[in-house]
Amino acid sequence: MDVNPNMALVAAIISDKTRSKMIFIMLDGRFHSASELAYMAGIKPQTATFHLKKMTEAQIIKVEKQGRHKYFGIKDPGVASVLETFLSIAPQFEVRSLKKSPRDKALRSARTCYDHLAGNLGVKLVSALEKKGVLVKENDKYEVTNEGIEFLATLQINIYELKKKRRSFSHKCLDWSERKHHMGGALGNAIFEKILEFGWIKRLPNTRAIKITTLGEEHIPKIFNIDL
Amino acid sequence: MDVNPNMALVAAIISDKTRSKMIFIMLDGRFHSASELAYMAGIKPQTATFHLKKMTEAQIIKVEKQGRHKYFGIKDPGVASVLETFLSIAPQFEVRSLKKSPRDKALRSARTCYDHLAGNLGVKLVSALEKKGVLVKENDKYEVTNEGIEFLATLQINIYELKKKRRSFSHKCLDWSERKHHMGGALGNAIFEKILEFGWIKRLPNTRAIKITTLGEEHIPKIFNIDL
DNA sequence: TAGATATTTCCATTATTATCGAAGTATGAA
DNA sequence: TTCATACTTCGATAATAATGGAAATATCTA
Repeated sequence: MDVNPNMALVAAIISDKTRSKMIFIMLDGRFHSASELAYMAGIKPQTATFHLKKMTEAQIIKVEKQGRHKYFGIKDPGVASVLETFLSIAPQFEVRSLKKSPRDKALRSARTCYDHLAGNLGVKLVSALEKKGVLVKENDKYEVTNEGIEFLATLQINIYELKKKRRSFSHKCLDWSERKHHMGGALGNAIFEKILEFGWIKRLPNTRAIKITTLGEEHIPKIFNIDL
Repeated sequence: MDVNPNMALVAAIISDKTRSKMIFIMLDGRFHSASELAYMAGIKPQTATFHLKKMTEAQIIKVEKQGRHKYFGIKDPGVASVLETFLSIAPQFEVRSLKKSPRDKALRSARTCYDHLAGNLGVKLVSALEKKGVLVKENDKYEVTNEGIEFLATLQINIYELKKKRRSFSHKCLDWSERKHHMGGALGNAIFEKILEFGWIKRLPNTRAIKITTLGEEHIPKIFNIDL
C-alpha cells in the first residue's frame, strides 16, 4: 500500500453492515456492477451509490466505467489483505445470489463489447496472445511485440495501418462477466472483424451474443493455442 | 482467540474515538478502573459505563471486580495484537494523564487490601513465593505445594488450620496500582499478620498504607529472595 | 428519433448512537 | 449508622448516518 489509510476511517466504513456485505462480495477479487452489489446487499440502487461513493473516497475500492455500467472492486491487494484480516475473525453473511437468466448465460460465453470480442472468448483470446508473446501489458493498454507483428500478419492484420487510425490502439477493457481484461481499441476491433470475416464466429440476431461456428471450433484452438 | 467476534462489531467498536482512546490506554497491558478510564478519555462515568459495557459484550475487554471498583483490561493477547495493528497506524490520541498525589504514591508502594498485603510489596511477595515453588497458580486462586507447606511452617503458619476457616483460602486479588495479582484470602491474611507480628512492617495511622521497618528491610529480602 | 437500462442527485424520513443530568445501588470508611 | 466513593440505570437530547422515493443524467438499443 502506498497510501496509509486512516484506520479509524476504514473501521467506520467496515462497521456498517451493508458495506460489510458489499466488501465481502468484492473480496472475490472481481469487479461488480453497482446494481449487482445493490441487489446482493438487499438495498436500492440509490443507497448503493451512497455507500460506493463513501468507500471510493476512503480509497477502499476503485471503479472502472464501462459505458453506462460502473464496475467496483477492492482497490489493491494491500487493502484486500487488511480487509481479509477483519473478515478472518468474522462470521459469514447471507448474500442473495444472482439469478442467471439463460440470455445472460449466453452473453457470458462470447459477445461483442462495442466493436470487439468480450466474454469468455474475449478474455481467453487476450490471455492466449499474452502467453504466446504477441501482446505485453503496459499500464492500461497492450503493446504488440516484434514477434506479435509477424503473428498478426498471418491473420492479415497490419499494425502500422491500425496505428494510423484516430482511435485508441489497444486499451484494456474490463469484462463484466469474466471480471478480467479483454482488449478494446483498433486492434481488438481488427481481430474481431477478421475472425468474423473468416467465418470462425457469427453474430446472433437481436443480441450482442456471438456464436463460435464449426469452422471456428476447428481453427481458433489451433491458431491461438486455447481450449474452447 | 477462542471466540469469533463479529467483524462489523469489532470495526464499530474501533471506529468510535472515545472507545479508541480507552483501548489505547488499556493496551499497556494493565487493568484500569472505570473512573480512571472515564477521566483519561475525557468523559463522564456514565458514558464510560456505556462504552465499557459495549466492549465487554464485544469480547474485546474483560473485567475484574474488586469491591466497589471494577478493573478493565484487554481480553487476551490475541485481541491485543489485532487491536495494536489497527491502532498503530491511526493518529495519536490526547489522553488526560492521572495526577498522582503524594498520598496516592505512598499507597502504591505498600498497603493493605482489606486484610492482606497489596501494592508493590504484596505483588512482589506473591511472585517471589511462586518463584520459590511455594505457590502454584490455579485458576483464580493459589495452591500451596508440599515444599510450600514446609516453608510456611518456618513462618509459623499452619496450612491445615487455615483451611478449616470459613473463608476462601488464597484467592488471586487484582492490585489496582500494580495491575497484577497479589494474594487474598486466609493465606494472604496469615502472611500479613505474621510479618506484622514479627515487626517487619507496621501500619501508618489513618490510612491503609504500610511501612517496612528496619527489621523488615533486613529480613524480608533474605527470607523471600526479593529486592525491596 | 424514442425507449430501456444503469447510475446519480436531491431530499425527507427513520434509525442509530454518544452524551450527560438525575437518581439508584453497592461497597468501604469513620 | 452515616457518609463518601465507585459504578450503574434511566431517560432526554443532539448529532450522525442509512434508507429509499422522485426525478435527472448518461448510455445503449431499436
